Amino acid sequence: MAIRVYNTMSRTKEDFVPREPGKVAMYVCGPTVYNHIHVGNARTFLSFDVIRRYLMWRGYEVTFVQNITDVDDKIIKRAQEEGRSPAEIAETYTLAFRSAMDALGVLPPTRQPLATQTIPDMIAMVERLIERGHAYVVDGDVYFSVRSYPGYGELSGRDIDELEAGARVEVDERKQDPLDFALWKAAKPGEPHWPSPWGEGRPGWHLECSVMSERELGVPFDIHGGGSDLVFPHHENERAQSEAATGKQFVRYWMHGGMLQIDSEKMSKSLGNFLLLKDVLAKHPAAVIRMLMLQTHYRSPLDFSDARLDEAAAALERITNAVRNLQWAVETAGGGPGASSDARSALADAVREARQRFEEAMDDDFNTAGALAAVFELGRKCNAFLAENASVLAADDRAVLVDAAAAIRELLGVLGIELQPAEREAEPSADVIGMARDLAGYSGSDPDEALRALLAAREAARAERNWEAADAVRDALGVLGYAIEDTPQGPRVVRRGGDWG
RNA sequence: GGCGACGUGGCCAAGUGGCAAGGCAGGGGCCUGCAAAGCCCUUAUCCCCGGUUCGAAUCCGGGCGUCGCCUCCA
Repeated sequence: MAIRVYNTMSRTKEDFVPREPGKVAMYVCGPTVYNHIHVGNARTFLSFDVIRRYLMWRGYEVTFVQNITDVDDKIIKRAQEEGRSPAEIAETYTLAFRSAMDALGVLPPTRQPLATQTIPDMIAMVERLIERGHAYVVDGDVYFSVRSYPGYGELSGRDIDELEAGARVEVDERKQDPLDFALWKAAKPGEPHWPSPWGEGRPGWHLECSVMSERELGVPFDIHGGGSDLVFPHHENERAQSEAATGKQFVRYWMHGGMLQIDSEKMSKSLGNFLLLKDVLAKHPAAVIRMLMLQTHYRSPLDFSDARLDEAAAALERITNAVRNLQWAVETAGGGPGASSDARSALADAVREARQRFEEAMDDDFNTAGALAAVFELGRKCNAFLAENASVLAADDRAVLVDAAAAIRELLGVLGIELQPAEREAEPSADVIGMARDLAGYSGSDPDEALRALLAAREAARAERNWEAADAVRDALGVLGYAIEDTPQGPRVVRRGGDWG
């Protein structure tokens, strides 16, 4: 079965056929580095990270290019406000962007070109456009002539004449048409500038993506992504420039993500209702943020709130508990008569079904919500199997349990949701030594031993039905962030509210 | 004003013609010394009104509502 992709251009889902079998060339518009990115920006980057990961998982070799816009009006403005150079501002927020992406678990791009390092190619494209009659020079500025490109408006579904009728753009008498946009801007005093055939200046915003994507990937490349607010005018303009300059198709599949909202309104800098990604990451694990965002389809609007974050955390805990329960069963299996062969094969079937449902959902325009449902369903079936069979497991029941846990981890991994390895769950801290002295008469200095001593003391108390003493141990460990769970195979210790993800 | 998207249980959310996934929250039961984890059960006239069809959440028309783009914006 083919992967289906919703193409903004055709407004339908299409079979995904890359230009070269087995390889995918994709480009996602990166940030303008004048500030920290907010959670809305992050959602788009997260969506395309998952699309990329899924394509890789399906066996494609993916070349993923994302630009950094490091020259722009807003950077210049910010620099003037802070009394720093535009280059310093750009560098500061480029580094901040990379580290925030890394913290969110977004894979680094295959290549990440900077606008300022692509200036000669941009000048070359402007020259090409002038030669072909698609651009004109006015006082050191160069404008693209939208009327010269017949396909203008096709991507965003707009009609030039209607656009002009409703246009709120300030009329610039120097433009031949109000919709014409700047390819190259003459530098004002104090602004960054580069030499060009039209005088000192800097590139327009739309130009850089056209140039960097073509240089890194060639045209047409397979997927061009961004937020839905980039469809017009940014991507419309990119397409017009590139196709006018090359005479070739620019992009095979245009993909756009839905907006993140707060109280049903788009999160944006201008409304002031934004949360910085770094601030949210300081309070919530990346896995929780990813879980929240991936429970909604990438093209739908998504309301962001603390309540939603808490729900996502609970959902993630449910699935991590399922994996933990499986691992505990694997560790303690043995000695019993074993699960029935029916039960065992039913679980094996559940694993197979989950993989299949996951893939079907993701093949259908990257339906992460459906894919997650398949994982949750598998988690529930695993727990049900354990509820039924945990006390009778034999050593040869382990394989299917290991398979199930591996499947859950693998599938979540495709979504970039990493579960912490179980071994690291309950590394005891030095605090337990003192506690073991007080409550279990422990006299050594090894945290692991101390923890075992505490558990033994509690078990002894329980055997004597001395609930007060037993609960004292449990409560004391609870204060340190450990929870004791009694199972048919004995007590186990898990970390609560730890640093999952 | 123009263009577009969306409206599914208390909340969130999949699902584009054939008995309505999943998560969160609530209720009941089971397991447990008590817990925790978990299992089972439990809640839907799919915004409204028409139409097409043997059959519609799904297709068509109208209405109401929400959001986005049309200006920098992920």
